[in-house]
Amino acid sequence: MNHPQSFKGACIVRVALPVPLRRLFDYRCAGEPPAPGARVRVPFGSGQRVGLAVEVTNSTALAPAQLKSITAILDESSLLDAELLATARWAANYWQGSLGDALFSALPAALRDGRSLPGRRVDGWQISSAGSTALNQGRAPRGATTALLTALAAGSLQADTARALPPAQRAALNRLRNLGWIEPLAEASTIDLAAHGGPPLTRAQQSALGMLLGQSNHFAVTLLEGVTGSGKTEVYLGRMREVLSRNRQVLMLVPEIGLVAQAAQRIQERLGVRVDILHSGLSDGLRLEAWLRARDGTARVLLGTRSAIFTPLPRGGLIVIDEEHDASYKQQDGFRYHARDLALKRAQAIDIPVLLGSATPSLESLHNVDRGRYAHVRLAERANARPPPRVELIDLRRIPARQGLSSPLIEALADTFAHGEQALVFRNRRGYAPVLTCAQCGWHADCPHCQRPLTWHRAVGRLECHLCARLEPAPSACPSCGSGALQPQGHGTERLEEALAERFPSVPLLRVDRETTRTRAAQSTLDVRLPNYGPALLVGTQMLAKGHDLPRLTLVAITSVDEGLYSVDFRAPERLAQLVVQVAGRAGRGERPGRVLLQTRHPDHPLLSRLLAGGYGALARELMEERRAAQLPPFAHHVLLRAESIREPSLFAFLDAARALLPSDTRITMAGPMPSPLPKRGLKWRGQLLLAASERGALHRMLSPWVQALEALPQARGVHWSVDVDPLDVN
DNA sequence: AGCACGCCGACT
DNA sequence: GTCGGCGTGCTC
Repeated sequence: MNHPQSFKGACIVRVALPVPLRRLFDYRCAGEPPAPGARVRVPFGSGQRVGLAVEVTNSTALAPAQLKSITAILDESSLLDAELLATARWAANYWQGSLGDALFSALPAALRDGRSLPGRRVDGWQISSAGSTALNQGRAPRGATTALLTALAAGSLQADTARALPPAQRAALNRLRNLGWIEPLAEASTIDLAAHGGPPLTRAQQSALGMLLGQSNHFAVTLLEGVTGSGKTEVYLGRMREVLSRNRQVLMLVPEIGLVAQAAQRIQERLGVRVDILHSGLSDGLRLEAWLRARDGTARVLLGTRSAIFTPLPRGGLIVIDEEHDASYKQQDGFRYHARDLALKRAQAIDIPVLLGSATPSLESLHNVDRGRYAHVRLAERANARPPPRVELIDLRRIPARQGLSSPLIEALADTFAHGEQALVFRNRRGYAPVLTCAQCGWHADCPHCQRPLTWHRAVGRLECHLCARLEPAPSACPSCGSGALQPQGHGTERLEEALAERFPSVPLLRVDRETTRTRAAQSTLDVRLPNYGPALLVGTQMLAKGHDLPRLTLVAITSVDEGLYSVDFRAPERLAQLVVQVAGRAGRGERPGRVLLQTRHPDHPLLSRLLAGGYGALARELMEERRAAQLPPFAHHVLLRAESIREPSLFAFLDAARALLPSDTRITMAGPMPSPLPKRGLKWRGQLLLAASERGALHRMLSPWVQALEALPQARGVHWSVDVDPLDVN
């Protein structure tokens, strides 16, 4: 029993801490060492922190005097299973984050501060498949254990019965639990997988579902490309029903919190199964509950946003990523992981299928289809057999707009309301006006730090910088010449709301943007009241583009698409096309056909003409060829080093030093150091260095050593920097 | 990321 | 005379 290497006092525990430092911290451990994956409390800096034990060894590079001892071991066994531990390690390495950040992303907030793991109240016990196998093969030990296992094979054991068992049998139950031969009782009583209403599947849906059900249950990726309104959700539900019937768990991600409730309700109603929800808007207690239910296999369907990709799936059967193209799956600060890409890795590790759904798939996913890595299943028609919404351009060069609204647009709105229908006016700019100028002297309100125009928020009487969030009172007269001739230029949602309310005083109007949705009221009005309401007008930003199902909405107007047409970002055309198609897809989801109006000063722009002529699919093909020709993602892989500093020279000294540290490798090309597209934000100057390679391996092999070296760079003091692997934007 | 230490402005 | 501003340096 006594292994010579396990004598007391010799062990060193390597601990991952939730700090953005890409290294582990070694601690001495006097007694029994913690299990890898267990939490430990350790002295760190001036205080105590909770970390995760990663490894127990007997050597360290540190001098004995530098070592401190673990204060306490907080868990008897690992909080995370082997799959999640390995996945977190992979993720930290791939996205160049700290292992501590990655591992702590996989823990619910309630467990990050050292509170004890609550014992899960289990309804009862049932035999597991491993237990059945053991029993059939006669591998179970003689005596009470086998007797109990045999009894469990015949029928499950309720928790209150288990508690009343004599001690010998309770010990047998514990042995069986530790062997994994029994598992918590699935909530079979609450599951009713028979179809619950719902529309009959269209032929396209049937055939898509048939293809999915025909796949093996092993790792495979399928891109489900369905035009908006084609009923992708029905296909998800059909696929999920089959997985649930095999007593496996489903994890489904949606891009944002606002879409969770609708999805949960639909799954619950249609599959008759409880849906456990995980997102950052929930209380720590509720998230912990869902996480625990996922971890012990009780939860059947897990639904959440980006962070839910770290949910344990001991009985995982399927991962669904809805709206897979959506940029919110990429974390934009701190640990910059991509939930869709991590989903693929997890599914591979668990060996289960992944379903990626979108009306406007990312070029990355389409490229994987082209390379034969993903299966491609299409839903080309709307489920209600209605024609797709008619898209028309309004040429603002010929047809003048008043208050940002052309007369054909106003007429279309009036016509919509006259039919008792609803309309959506989309504008991707909040506030009253994006620019405020003086008609006398030409002065314009700029952010003194960012050197960009301030947005006028008229109702609150303030100027706001949308880059650095700086606020200042709006002047009533020109600060330069004193004249009262200040004029707003351009139109934000606030100004459109004003103009539309004036033009249509009797139509209920709801503005939806970050300002108005600070209260939850607007969101719930949108999802709960509006669907069954009469004529109504929605005015808003991006927030309106996603998901909402408003059957009485028949007109969508985008007041200008022009900003997206001439952006320096190579992904801007893809994003603009996705946005237009998604917003347009809000129209005509009910009985009446939809209509979409786009105002533009560039009606002949090739992006618009291609999109109108061939739809998203055809445009995506052309964008793909442009990316191939220019050797841009998905035909190349990017890593972006971003840096900012109050002192501009320090910034470029750092970036130059970072560039000099790169090994010379002809397969890697570099752009920069250069100023960021927005070179100043607040008090800080921003710059970047872009690395590109056509072969991912070449780039990733040098990445870890390079980032390690950056951490030690003397030029890094006074500079904030971050590494973004597969960046989604170059700002 | 925290958090302490460390030197320069407006308060009892 | 102090309270406190955030610059920079470190965390096993």
